[in-house]
Amino acid sequence: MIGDRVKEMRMKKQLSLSELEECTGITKSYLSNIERNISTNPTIDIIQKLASGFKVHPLVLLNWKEGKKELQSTNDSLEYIKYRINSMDNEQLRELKDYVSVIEWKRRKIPLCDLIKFI
Amino acid sequence: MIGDRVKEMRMKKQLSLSELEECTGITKSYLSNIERNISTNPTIDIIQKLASGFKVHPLVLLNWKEGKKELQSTNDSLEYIKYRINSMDNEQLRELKDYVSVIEWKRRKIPLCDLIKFI
DNA sequence: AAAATTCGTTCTATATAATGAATAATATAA
DNA sequence: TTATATTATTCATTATATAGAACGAATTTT
Repeated sequence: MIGDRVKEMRMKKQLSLSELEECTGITKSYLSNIERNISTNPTIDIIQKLASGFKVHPLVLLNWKEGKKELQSTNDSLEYIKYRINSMDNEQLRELKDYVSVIEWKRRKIPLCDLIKFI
Repeated sequence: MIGDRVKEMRMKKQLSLSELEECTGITKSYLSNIERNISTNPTIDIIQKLASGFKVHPLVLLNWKEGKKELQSTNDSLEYIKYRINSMDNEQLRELKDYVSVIEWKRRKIPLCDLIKFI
């Protein structure tokens, strides 16, 4: 439950609801509802504000890492990559890192209309 | 904008709004509003349903980049790779997996016969 | 001691997320 | 052509996320 994680992180940072309101821009009344699991389905905008206030990656709040395994159970690419990179030296890692960038760049650079043609 | 990514992914999979409605459980009218950027702030529940329907990690839809700068400043390739692969879809992971195999094959850490099995 | 802050909660109000049905638009088939 | 699906949009409605107070209970200050 996301409310439990929000409360735990706020406690660790020793913040009051008012202080968290100030650094996230979320009203303390709503923060209170989230922490008590009265509101359990916040929007992505709220998640971003929380992550920004706590200075953490949004995934820390969402705890979606487990779901990923199930979602990608159809292929073993991710597990294979994770397993193999642990035995790579720095030179190999640097080469792979560059290729990661290339893969993501390709995804952004190709216009939608051109993409559809080749699929 | 999240609507653009939803539409792009739906087009790539050649799905109609009705088909996407069926595999996500989200009504097509709302899907239409999302794709046209009329609704731009869905809840995390909707994000999870979309990710489940598309069979990708939710981060692919959200395109959140927080923490990127710190990862680059440390210049740690391994952390950078681990971070980036979490936001890749299956198609990208398969491509990256192949490149991992190639990198390792260059060093002969993987026998060619084993490499072929993975590609 | 009271008075003033600060705490978290509980109300009410509003914006909008999300649904369901009807509609228009476009394709497919008879 | 006419009819029948299937497309995506629009409209009306419900549900709920979120805001903006006000509230009593603890603290802190004077």
